[in-house]
Amino acid sequence: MGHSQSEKAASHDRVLRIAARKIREEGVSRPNIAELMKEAGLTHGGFYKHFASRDDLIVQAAAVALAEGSAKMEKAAWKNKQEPRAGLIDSYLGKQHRDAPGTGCALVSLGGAAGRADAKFKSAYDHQVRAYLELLAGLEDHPDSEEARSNATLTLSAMVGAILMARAVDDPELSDELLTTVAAQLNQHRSRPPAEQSE
Amino acid sequence: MGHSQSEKAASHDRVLRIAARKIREEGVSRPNIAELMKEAGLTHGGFYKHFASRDDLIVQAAAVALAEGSAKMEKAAWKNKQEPRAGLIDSYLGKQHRDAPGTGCALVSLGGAAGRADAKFKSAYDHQVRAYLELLAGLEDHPDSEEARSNATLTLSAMVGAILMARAVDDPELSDELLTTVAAQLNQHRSRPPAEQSE
DNA sequence: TGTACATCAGTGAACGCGCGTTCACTGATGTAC
DNA sequence: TGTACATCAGTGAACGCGCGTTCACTGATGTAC
Repeated sequence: MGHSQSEKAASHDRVLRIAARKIREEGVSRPNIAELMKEAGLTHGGFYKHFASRDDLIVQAAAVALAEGSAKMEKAAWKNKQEPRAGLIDSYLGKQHRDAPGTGCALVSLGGAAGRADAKFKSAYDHQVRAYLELLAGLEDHPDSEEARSNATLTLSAMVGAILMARAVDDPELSDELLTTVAAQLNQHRSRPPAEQSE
Repeated sequence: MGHSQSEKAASHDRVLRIAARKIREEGVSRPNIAELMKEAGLTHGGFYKHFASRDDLIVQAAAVALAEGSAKMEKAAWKNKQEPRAGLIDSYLGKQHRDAPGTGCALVSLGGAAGRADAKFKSAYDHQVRAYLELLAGLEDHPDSEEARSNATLTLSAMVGAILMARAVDDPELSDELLTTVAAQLNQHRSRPPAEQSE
């Protein structure tokens, strides 16, 4: 079996990415080592050449999953060049995102786990929340205002909550309603034309 | 050892309530049978006199946890008799709620699990979402309008997302900011004075 | 009201499986000379 | 450029523990007479 240094790095990376997807799909406790290694084309014994323990992998995978988020969404936003804020909202609250948690925003899929996790995990989550807030504030009409930050906070909270519930609900119609209603509301709720403070 | 019929019912109820709290605190996979039974003052062997399997208990406990939610929040809302909507929002987005997931809204703590669960679990989640939406719509200025439903959807999504992230984030200041900002935004964002349609 | 008996909630030991972790081994890599 | 050797990624069997589940047993409940 080949085991050059570059192959090792590739294996490591493969396992990490697979784990980052699976913990979003199945939660942090479900995926087991044998299964992850198998999916990476390896056997379970070699796992400890790459990670200190299962928990070590999970924490790293969570960090990877979280890091994917805002960068990916920023890209999606700019597909709508006139209205990147609307682009982001529609993309985030799209059915594709709802139906693909494994490659979606980890703020939703890992939120519960992060709430119960240790500081390292929470710190990664924290950074990602800030990244989203900055991204969203930057897309408001007056990016550096306090109102932009405040609107960004509402927008992010509503998007995260909507996807969480849209995935958890039994009735597909209610699920769709959550997504489209929140998207419509957020698209309306722009930074209001500055009332007292002028440009 | 006593084991009258009423005592059995009491034991059953105790185990169920303890489980309903623990799955919200620790997730659906963590709490084990021995621990739950011990906390109920029993030994693990008797578990199967009450539930068919661990999974059976978890599903029932999830239903109990979910059912608690909107009823509890409705009570909290009416502590502010003038402004029940504000009462509910402030109570939901309060630090007490954030810091007590075990007795808090299960839409947040069980959202991830419900997304991966079977129809029975999702159905219980579904009902609870509807209960919250109706409760919130009823507190809007024009309860039966489409706008009330739409606002309720945004409100619920934002509250759920805000608590989820407030629990997951590392920095207490960011956590507080999420709660207070979203509360302030939602309190502003009332059903707008009906623009075209008059009373 | 008392006695005999069936029921069954609760006990605690034991079972067995899943799975994280360890370990002796293999053979290609890549370095030393 | 070739040869000897150390390294180490990857293998797969084995270990051991946690935990869900089973089971024989106990003794209070509560019903039959």
